[in-house]
Amino acid sequence: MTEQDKSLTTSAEMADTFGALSLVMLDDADLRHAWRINFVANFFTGPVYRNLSDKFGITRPEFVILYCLRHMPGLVAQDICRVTGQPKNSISRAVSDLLKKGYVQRSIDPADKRAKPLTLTEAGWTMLDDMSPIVKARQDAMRAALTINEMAQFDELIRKLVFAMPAWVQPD
Amino acid sequence: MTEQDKSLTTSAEMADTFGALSLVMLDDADLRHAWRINFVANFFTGPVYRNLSDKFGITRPEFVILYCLRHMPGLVAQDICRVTGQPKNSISRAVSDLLKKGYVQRSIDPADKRAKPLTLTEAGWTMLDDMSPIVKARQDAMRAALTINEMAQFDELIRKLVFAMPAWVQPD
DNA sequence: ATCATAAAGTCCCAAATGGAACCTTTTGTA
DNA sequence: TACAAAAGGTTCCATTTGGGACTTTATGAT
Repeated sequence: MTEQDKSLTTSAEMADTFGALSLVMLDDADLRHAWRINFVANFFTGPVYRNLSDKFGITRPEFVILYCLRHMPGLVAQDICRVTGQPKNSISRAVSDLLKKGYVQRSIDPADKRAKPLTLTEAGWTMLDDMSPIVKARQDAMRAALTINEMAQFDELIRKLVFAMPAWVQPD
Repeated sequence: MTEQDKSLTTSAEMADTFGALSLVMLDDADLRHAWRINFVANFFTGPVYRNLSDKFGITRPEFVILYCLRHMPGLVAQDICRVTGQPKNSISRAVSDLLKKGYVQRSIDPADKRAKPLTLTEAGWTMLDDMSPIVKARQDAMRAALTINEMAQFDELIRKLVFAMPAWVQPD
């Protein structure tokens, strides 16, 4: 524990948890940035969704839909496809599962009869309120490695990456 | 373009590409950190793997295996499971596909006859050399949003998140 | 006004995925 | 030296996933 934050583990602990390979990969000369981001994202989302599935019987796409609807009631399926990058048949299926389970409601937009705006039901809101703390706890556990200042820095930098996405996501 | 880097897009462009919803989600009070990391990771890996699949007929787990073997020849399947978090049957299947396609070779560890060390074949190295620039180009496109200094900062911060993983990944 | 084109959603079906049981070899313990 | 437990891999099979065709409604150009 020299200048490192006390929540940081040693290389030995990394090797112990993820194998010696992890240390080599994470220091890869060419692709370490991409690898690190994906490494963190993988081991964050995997356990979270497994957890939500066990406790609430909700799949990953289902959770994402509920979470989207919390932010913007009245969304249509296509809006969710765009923000998640998921194909529309997956979203369609997850929506109808959520309808069956009674967590969302669907209507028809009178102005465009193709579109079917979605909203959370009472049960949907309630379950989401139960799920959010679980996800947040895990996010906070992840962020515990950073100080308040570092967190703010990280936040700003990843925001920049995000806002540059229209420039780098499109082209195949 | 006030104080922002010129490679950053506007909110309008974000909304145009990912929908108005994206702006709301990315500013979520509770879960924005987790959401942003996953948002970036999703839209990075999705297109990359689709690309590799189109151009080389290689799936995501197959690429990951090749990439691991480049860093540490002689790995066994289990090593790859640990560093990727993938179940062992998925890796097993991908390995045997790679064997069929002639991109990896397999032997048997004389010291432990259960273990089957893997190495890249000549064809495996060659293909990996062709694939790497594609992934790197996309990584660099992503990083173009950051200055050299910001990149170094980001690198350091995400390294901290990674090295704290043994503390936050395990439970559940 | 008509008709080609596109967009929102759904459905079908083939391919990918992952849990669990299984085989073989190793390890640790009595 | 047995022998239960564990570890590396594979196989089986049920579930999930996503491309592509299809239906319905909207848009835009003649």
